[in-house]
Amino acid sequence: MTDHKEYLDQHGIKKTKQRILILNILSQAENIMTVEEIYLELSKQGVVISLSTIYRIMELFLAKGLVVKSIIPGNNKGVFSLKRLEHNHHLICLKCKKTVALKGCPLTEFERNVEQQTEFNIVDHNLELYGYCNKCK
Amino acid sequence: MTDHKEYLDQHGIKKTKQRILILNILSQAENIMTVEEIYLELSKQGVVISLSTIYRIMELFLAKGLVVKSIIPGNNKGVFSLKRLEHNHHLICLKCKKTVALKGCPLTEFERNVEQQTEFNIVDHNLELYGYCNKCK
DNA sequence: ATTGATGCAAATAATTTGCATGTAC
DNA sequence: GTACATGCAAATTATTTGCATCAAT
Repeated sequence: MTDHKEYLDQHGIKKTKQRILILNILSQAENIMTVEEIYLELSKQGVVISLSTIYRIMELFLAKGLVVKSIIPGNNKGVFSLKRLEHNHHLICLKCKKTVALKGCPLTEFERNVEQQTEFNIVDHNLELYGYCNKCK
Repeated sequence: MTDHKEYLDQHGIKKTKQRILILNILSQAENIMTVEEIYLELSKQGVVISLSTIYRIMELFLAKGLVVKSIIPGNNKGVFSLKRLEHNHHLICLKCKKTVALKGCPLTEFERNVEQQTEFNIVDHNLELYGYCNKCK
């Protein structure tokens, strides 16, 4: 809670009730969420934040690098997840859409190599794995 | 050309003029394309295929696994690229949106590990790298 | 007090769908 | 000839925006 406030401070983001609430949800959620899911989760907690505000906040978090955005296949919604210190990726079941957070990221070394080969300055990446969970396969 | 027809056959996809044209474009393009870019590229070649048809064909190619879909950050359009035999990923400049195709994929071993740990059957993945190209950084 | 954040309703942009017609097999 | 593919226009859905009000510093 308090740490979330500091977290926003560190990133030069003004602390508002809505931003802290969304940050709480994302940090508890450990899994990727659509804007709508965030909205519904807030509703469960008895809080209403307008969809446009959630969109704007996610956009802000994205620009500030707090969050990763991707899309779920078979669906055209953006999904968001908090960047962790020990950053991680997700495995998504193509049938039931269940997602599992994975430990660690296998790309550090690969990025180094690519930087050297391309002269790009690589600042981020997006990785998801797709498959079928033990129930659906 | 002819090989594209066979390629469609192999995947149980009916060969139509439109599908072959789109496959040609994707195979020459070596880079990720939006539906609109595909449409415009076709226009350049003097061919008009309706947007809904392109969407439908991309959806089909996606379902059949011929193609990978992702989104470009700061943009909400789907982008598509052909899956190559030697499959690869893209590096995207966050400023000028230039994309570079990378050789190879670093994930094969990682996927094996994840399969064992999670009991998922992993069939695919999505990976893009983001950064700034030498002009924009 | 000032600047930026939020909520609402309206606008936009991407994507999807219904249906009549055309084309591959 | 039949079943599926396409094109068009209309519909839908996610996301964005204008503007008046509200809240954080």
